[in-house]
Amino acid sequence: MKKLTSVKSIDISVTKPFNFDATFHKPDHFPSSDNYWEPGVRWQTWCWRNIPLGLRFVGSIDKVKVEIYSDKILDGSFVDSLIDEIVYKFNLNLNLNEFYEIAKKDELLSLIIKKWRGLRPGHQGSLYEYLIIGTVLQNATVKRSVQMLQNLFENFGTLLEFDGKQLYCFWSPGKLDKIPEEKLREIKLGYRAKTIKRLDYDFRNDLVNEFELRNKPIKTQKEELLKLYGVGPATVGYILPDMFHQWDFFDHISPWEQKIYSKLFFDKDPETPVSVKKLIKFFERYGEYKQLAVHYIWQDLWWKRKNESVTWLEKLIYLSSKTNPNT
DNA sequence: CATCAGGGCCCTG
DNA sequence: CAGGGCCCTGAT
Repeated sequence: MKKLTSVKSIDISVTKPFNFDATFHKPDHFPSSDNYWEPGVRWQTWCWRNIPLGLRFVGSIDKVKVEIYSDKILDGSFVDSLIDEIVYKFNLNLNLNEFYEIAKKDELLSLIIKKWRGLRPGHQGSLYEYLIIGTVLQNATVKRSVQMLQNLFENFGTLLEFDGKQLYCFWSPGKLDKIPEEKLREIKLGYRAKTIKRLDYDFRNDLVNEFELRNKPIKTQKEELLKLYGVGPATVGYILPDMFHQWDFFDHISPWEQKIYSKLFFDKDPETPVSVKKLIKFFERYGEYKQLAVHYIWQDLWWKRKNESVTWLEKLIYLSSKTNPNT
């Protein structure tokens, strides 16, 4: 375990309106031991330029204070680049007004926006990290995904202690180079072991560059991602908005999401869901901001589940029967 | 006990 | 372009 004792505090201003909690906590994400959230605060490990850091974000109405914990003093340009990255990753410069203007005309969306004004999409991970997460999501239930990521952290991550929290930090690409595929199978990654080894190799050898891809057209981004072994349309469907902030696109709905949208928009039971094609067409009404619309609607549902519980949803998420004996 | 379906993707025919 | 196989886990 590594104790991080050096601290630097920075204020980041954020475009208004801003909702800290809805931006820095996504209730649809499975719990993972690299972060911890409570209202107003998020603790997050962050591997930046191969240096493991502990971050503590504290929110207010128009800014985020970030405390950067490290094991040695960080130089100014390093900190500046990190702050830029935080702003990018959490969309802290996003102008939401145009989207809100369009959404006004939509009954459902305008109600949701009233509730979640200032919510931004966003994900803290690097593309490499996101792909690892995407891989452990494949063909697995939530519980199994959680287990796989935890096993990876315990074997290859760095446990950090900062601000009284102990959280795992991701490793850098190349870490798995000397690890035999068999070892990854032992920690229950199954056939995904091969995928993860190959992703690690590709990123280590700079065959993918997250920062260059950021500025490429969506078509290129899609093509480059699909070239990677183990990456298909479902993973790309999450990466384009979460990593590259592409809002004008929505072309994939996985089976469990299909069931949820069918219930939400057409009040159809999971046994007889609305076709994916029809659902995608439904979201066309939100134009160039359809991905923001999807995000708002989706997050609203998951916050509801967190705060009030949504009975029909539980069955679809596969949590109720085993882990919660009351339902 | 055995069988089966997952929050996909690759590979083959 | 359809469909089998892949890892593991828990439901049936």
